Amino acid sequence: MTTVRTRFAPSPTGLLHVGGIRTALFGWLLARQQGGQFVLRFEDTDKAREVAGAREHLIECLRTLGLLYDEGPDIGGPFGPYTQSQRLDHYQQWAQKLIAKGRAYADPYSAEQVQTFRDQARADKQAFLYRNHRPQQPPIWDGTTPLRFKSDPKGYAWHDAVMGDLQTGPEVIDDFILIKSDGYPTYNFAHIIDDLEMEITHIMRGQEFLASLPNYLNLYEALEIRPPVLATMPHILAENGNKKLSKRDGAKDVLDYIRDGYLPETLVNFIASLGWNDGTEQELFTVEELIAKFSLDHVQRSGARFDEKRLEWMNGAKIRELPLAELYARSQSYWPATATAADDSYKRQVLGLLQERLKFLAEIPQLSAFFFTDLAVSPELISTNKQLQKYAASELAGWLQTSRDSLAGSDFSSPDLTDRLNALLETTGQKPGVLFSLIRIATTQSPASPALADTMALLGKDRCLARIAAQLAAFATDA
RNA sequence: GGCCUCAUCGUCUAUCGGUUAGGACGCCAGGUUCUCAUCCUGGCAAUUGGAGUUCGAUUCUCCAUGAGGUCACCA
Repeated sequence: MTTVRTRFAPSPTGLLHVGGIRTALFGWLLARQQGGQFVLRFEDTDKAREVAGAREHLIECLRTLGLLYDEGPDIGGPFGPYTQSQRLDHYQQWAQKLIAKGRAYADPYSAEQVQTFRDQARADKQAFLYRNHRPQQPPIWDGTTPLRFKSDPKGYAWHDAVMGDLQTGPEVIDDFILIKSDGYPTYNFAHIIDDLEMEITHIMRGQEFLASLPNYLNLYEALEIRPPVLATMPHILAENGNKKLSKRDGAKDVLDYIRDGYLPETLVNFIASLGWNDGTEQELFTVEELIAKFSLDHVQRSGARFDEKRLEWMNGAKIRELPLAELYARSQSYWPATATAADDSYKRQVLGLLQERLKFLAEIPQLSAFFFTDLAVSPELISTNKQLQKYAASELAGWLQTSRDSLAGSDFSSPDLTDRLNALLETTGQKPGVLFSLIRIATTQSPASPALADTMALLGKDRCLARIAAQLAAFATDA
């Protein structure tokens, strides 16, 4: 019994978005579940498309989500190097083996000539097959032209761990390029060599590779190696349209979500449940549960749409599950500038009141503003309030004055405030909707807040009375 | 155009021949002596279409339709 070894093999050509990370997540889950290894490998064979900083970004995404790899470019491992551009000698060796076997040959055509063939095929409404133009007597390969695989066209029937049993005819098999004229291997060649040498047991990848799979099977045969378990993942579709989720369509990358205050465990849970379920009605999973329950045969075969609303809901649910101390520790970088002077104990209590209404941590500044600074009196809060807009300023001022007089005698503990607020309903003869809205607006200058007594208790007596005074002054000028 | 894949509420999904087709998000309504939110209750909402197999099809087969992928010296 061999140990399970999975890999995530991105090319450093851009930022990693949620669609791309799912392949990594599933590979990681499987490796962890089976007690195997998860490998990171950079497929940097296209130097033209390489984006500076992409490697660091990919590593940061994996680390942030907790998808720690056991072997990789920056940490090494027994099968290194883990960067394809540093493995050119490996590909060269295997290429020579294929040449020796008569299964690889130099491409004698110029790019323009090949393009002509391609255009012709298109004009004939046919799929382009290079092998239809396979040269009779190709020149010796000197490394300055592409090296092509000499395919052996035949039909295949194979099993995909996600898609099930698949089959194709010989018409999809072609002489693809193994090594480009710049000396770098193509993905098609390099990944097969690397997965073999790194002893990868399960290959997970997006369905865009499904069409080339028969070609890989053909190459596996030529190399006389047994293919790993193949698992094809459906695409994650963008919110609008049916296109594959991509950066161009405004898809946020993983770190964007982290910056907005989505918890890593939310992202992991959400991405896992986009296209996978355990067969039950469970929606929320801890990472440990995912590791225990994940299985390739429960991966959905159809594409899933990314639903931000659902992600928000899930993040809110995860935030509420967190112990306050843990949530507070994670909230550090989200507090508004006005909170820097506040002490930890106070901020922690504020967070306690906010916890049940946060959807993501970046909402903290907006929801907590009035806890840290005195907001200016806003007449619109009253004029747009359904309960209050029908009363004259003098009436409101009267009730607020009565309230102030009572509150001035309070110790501002939450229970005492509750008692006094309830008593004030009697004294003023107003409904809670009216009186409490009035006091809330006076003390917070915000349209919404946590429960009134709790909010006032935390704000403290001095601050609340001062704010009520400011509101009364505004009423006076108004009248 | 060739080849391949897919198809259940608006969205994510359960069902592996027999269910009043279930759950979740969102939405709507109500409740939790105030707002926003949480929580609770209820409501709206789906098996793409047509044949066939079967006592019985969401489920199996075929066709159609729709969607996606692929046909690069990109991965």
